[in-house]
Amino acid sequence: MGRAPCCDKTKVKRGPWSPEEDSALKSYVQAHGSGGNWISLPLKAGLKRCGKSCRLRWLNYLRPDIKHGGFTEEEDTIICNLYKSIGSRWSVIASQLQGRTDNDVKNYWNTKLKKKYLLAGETTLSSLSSSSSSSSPNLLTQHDQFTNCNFSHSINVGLDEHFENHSQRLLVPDPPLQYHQIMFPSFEATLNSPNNYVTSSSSSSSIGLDENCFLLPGNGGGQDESKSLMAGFGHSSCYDVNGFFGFHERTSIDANASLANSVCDNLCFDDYPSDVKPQGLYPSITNYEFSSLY
DNA sequence: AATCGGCACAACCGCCTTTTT
DNA sequence: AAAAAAGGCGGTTGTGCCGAT
Repeated sequence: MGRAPCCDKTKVKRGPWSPEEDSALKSYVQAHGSGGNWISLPLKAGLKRCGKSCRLRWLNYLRPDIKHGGFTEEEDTIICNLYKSIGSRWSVIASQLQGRTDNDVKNYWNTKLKKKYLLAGETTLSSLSSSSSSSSPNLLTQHDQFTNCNFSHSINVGLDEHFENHSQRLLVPDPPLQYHQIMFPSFEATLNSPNNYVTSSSSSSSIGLDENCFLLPGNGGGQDESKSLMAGFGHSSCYDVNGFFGFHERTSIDANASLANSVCDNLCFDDYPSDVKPQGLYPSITNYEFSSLY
């Protein structure tokens, strides 16, 4: 027996939205918000629609600042490179594009970009990127056995559209490779801008997250350390959306404060005051510097 | 003018995850 | 801790438009 439907399909209207329905939904949400409950919203807004349908209509069409069509070359490149890296995680990809929805990106990919991607081939595609180093294969991905990882001896291979299932980690000989970028699967969170942070800390209140921060359990020394991506780095490691790396509290990183500081000077700290916090991308860090922390 | 096929995109479906009770 | 409810996501489908025949 399957899950019970969220609403009575026989009593709700389906199919294309009329201008009147759009207007009713838009004015209601703008006046009251979703109230954190889309299921009950249609009744309050006087709509004979399923709550999920309302949510989708708002998010994909009625929400302010949404762009439709007219994808730029730059957006094409971002989509292609992210697809290459993380596969069909449309919401993640869309979060990297201002004003784009996952549905839009998905449709655009399926109808246009896929062909372009297939025609161009991987070699051409990576050369399309304005920052081709960021799509280099030297990326680290999550792995069940990550807890005992020594960064200086690990490299990810097999990064493809199914990378989460197929990625492997191999041992490579010293000297450690220099990574241009270390990419973590911090894409689990909903991210709205390049300046957002994802933190693994166990409590958002305890580390003073602001509206640009998102909790990401299980990828750090915080919750569920057995599945931790960064176990051993203390309880407040955090990542930004582009995979660059920072820590929340430098004192928790390592007992060797001077070593930690030498590394952390190149990083962004979540507990920096907002007027000090760097904007945009943060400097690359090297594999060696990570391994030095152990 | 009518038909057909391809395309674009909105909307739905069902499953998984997260949150609430 | 468990169950239920709600949210979120990706795959798929339905429909209208448009150009070719």
